[in-house]
Amino acid sequence: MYRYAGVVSDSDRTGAAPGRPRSEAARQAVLEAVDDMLVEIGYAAMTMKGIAQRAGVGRQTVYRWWATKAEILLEASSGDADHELASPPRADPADDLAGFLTALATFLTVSPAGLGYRALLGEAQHDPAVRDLVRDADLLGRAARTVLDRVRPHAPAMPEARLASAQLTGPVVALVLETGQPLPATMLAEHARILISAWRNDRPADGNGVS
Amino acid sequence: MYRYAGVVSDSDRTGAAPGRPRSEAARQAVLEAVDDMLVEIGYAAMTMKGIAQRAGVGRQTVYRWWATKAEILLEASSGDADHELASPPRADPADDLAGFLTALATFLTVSPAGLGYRALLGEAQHDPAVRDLVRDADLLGRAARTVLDRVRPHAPAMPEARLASAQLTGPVVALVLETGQPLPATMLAEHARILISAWRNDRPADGNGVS
DNA sequence: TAGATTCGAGACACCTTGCCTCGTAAAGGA
DNA sequence: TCCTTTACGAGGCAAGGTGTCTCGAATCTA
Repeated sequence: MYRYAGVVSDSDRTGAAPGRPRSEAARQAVLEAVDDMLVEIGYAAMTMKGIAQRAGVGRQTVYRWWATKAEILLEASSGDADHELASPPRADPADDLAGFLTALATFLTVSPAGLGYRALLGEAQHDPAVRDLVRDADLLGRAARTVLDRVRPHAPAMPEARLASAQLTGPVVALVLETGQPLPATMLAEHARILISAWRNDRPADGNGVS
Repeated sequence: MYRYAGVVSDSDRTGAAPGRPRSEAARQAVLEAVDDMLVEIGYAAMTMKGIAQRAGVGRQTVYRWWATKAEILLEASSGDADHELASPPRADPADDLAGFLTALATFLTVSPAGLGYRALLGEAQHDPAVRDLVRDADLLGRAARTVLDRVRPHAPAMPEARLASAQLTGPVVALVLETGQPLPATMLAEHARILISAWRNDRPADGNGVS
């Protein structure tokens, strides 16, 4: 069962495959077909059969390189994700976070790669293998960490990366998954402002608060 | 472990249905079968055919009352959700939030109803109809709002309910969806503490922060 | 009791899946 | 250059799910 891993770099391919692919054209055609079909007909209506037809490729060729729809989708999405989730640095930390959140919200609601990621995350709830795939790829986490590293100097109370990343992206991701709708820019900005306000001030929780 | 909670109220059914259900037994059998099968074989392996067999019911009977697997799942899960997500009030606001977050994490990773909700949220990424179903049910949002209302008096800077709810539950939901693993209690507690710290202090964002 | 409607059961056509086999075309090695 | 190797497109195949339809029987309502 030799096939490309998708997430793996090009150089990794040289190793195990008994026969190298004769043409990258077939692989590319499949990846492009998946990208297009995801937007046009949606994940549910997308079948291995349909993908092969749309790509002008034999069914067996698809099965040769990918075991499931999810694997194709991950390979088709992961490349674009890094690029689309990169937000330019801003001087003000809250603006920096807000910029990233805007890119994230656009990614999740507009971009084909983002639609692919959502479909993948959906499939991960049904199939443990896909869940591992998504967790290991960690598309959102890696992108978030880039921004968080920029902001950290201005936010002494920022928690460990895993929690900080979840606090930053979680609300946006969850809201989009639950509603499917884009989020208002003001809400994103306020979320960023509140997070920064919490991460700046390192006063530990005191026990009171009861009236 | 049977329940009758449907999102659809009893009275709703009177409208369109040409005849009321003769026995609730058939409906109950289906709901219980779905609950069991979700844990035993998972959502993906669950078929309408299998549900009917497991429930000892004709296939048409299933299709008569629910159009899709998702509808059955929502009805089977939503009843338990309210109960399982209810956390007892605590004197300290941070503890109150942490208690809710613990219940939420347990719900999402252990409870059959929580597994159902995750499967539903997954399906929502593939099927717009399910997305609307999940959004309208708003299981997590309603539960969160109960806690947030208790905490609000101690948190003058808490944002509007929608954002506050997302900030509270989003990180937990997203993390569970992406990894499938339970979250450490310390992380939940720290998340609660950080949120409270931000919501307590209503200092508006100042423009500085640049070194 | 009489009519209406749901019930379990199963047949049906249609579709997708994953594997298999063709004959063909294009790589790489000698 | 020739020849071996391997992927390639195409399509057949069994298995299984879907959603609709039809039956006779059970059961509720009037």
